[in-house]
Amino acid sequence: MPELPEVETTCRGIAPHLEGKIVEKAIIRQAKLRWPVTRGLGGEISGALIEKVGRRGKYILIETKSGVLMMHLGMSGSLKIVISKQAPEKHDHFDLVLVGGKVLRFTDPRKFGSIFLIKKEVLDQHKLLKNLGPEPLTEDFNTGYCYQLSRNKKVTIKSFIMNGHNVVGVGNIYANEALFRAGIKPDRLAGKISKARYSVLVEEIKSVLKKAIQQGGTSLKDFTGSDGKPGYFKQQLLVYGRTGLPCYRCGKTLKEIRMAQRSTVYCTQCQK
DNA sequence: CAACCGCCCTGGGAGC
DNA sequence: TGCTCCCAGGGCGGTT
Repeated sequence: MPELPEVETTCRGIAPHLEGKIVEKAIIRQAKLRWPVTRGLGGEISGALIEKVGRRGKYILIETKSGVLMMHLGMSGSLKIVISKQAPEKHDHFDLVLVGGKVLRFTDPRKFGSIFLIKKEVLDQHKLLKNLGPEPLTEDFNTGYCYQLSRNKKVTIKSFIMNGHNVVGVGNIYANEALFRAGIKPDRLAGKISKARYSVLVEEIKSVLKKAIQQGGTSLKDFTGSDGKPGYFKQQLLVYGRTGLPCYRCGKTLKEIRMAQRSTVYCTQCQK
């Protein structure tokens, strides 16, 4: 499940293969993703020069003069660079074929991902982007911002940090991890958490995301071909997936609860 | 408007 | 061994 570190790793991995290259065509094999992939997208982007690969939250942005190809990996999506003669497999739903023989291939078994082509001038106004909160690794995401925004909010702190309108890129795994590291119980109300505690939480969110990106970076050199998986899974997780196991900090058995249909693991002793 | 819930989907693991 | 069931979850969009 791609979270921000995996999306960032993906961007860094594919960028050198894309930037400065010309798009030959796009191939849509499965248009039925999270939203229908626009038929004709292939024609619109043919011949375009790829100027930059970036991201906004978990949306990957491949910028060309003809428009911005915006991709979201959903739950199970991934991107890799292959050579054009390599036959697509079952869940390879989309190819961006480049002049010169390389292909950016989009794979997504669960089809929760999405692909759009958007005119550059209206990108910021796109409904999926315009209401997104700040990037967690920028200074815009800070203690004062969180504290002010959370006042009078009647949601749990876990929901608060997972809501992309408040801050982008914090998914279930890293929400669990950051709250553990900050010593905050996941079901505490966001509106009642002190400024001092937000200060700790903000730093832990930044810290855990940075570490994960660094680990993801270990496989960047081999991003083409089948070794395209970032090192994300090797990330040492302190609570996520460790229900029933002893807390690394105090030894107490970690507890799991459900919050908004998401598994939430925490230590009843270390998190208050 | 804020908060919540349903839904999109399929691989994989548990249970029988 | 093979079938069925259930779960994982990002995040939009509709409902309350």
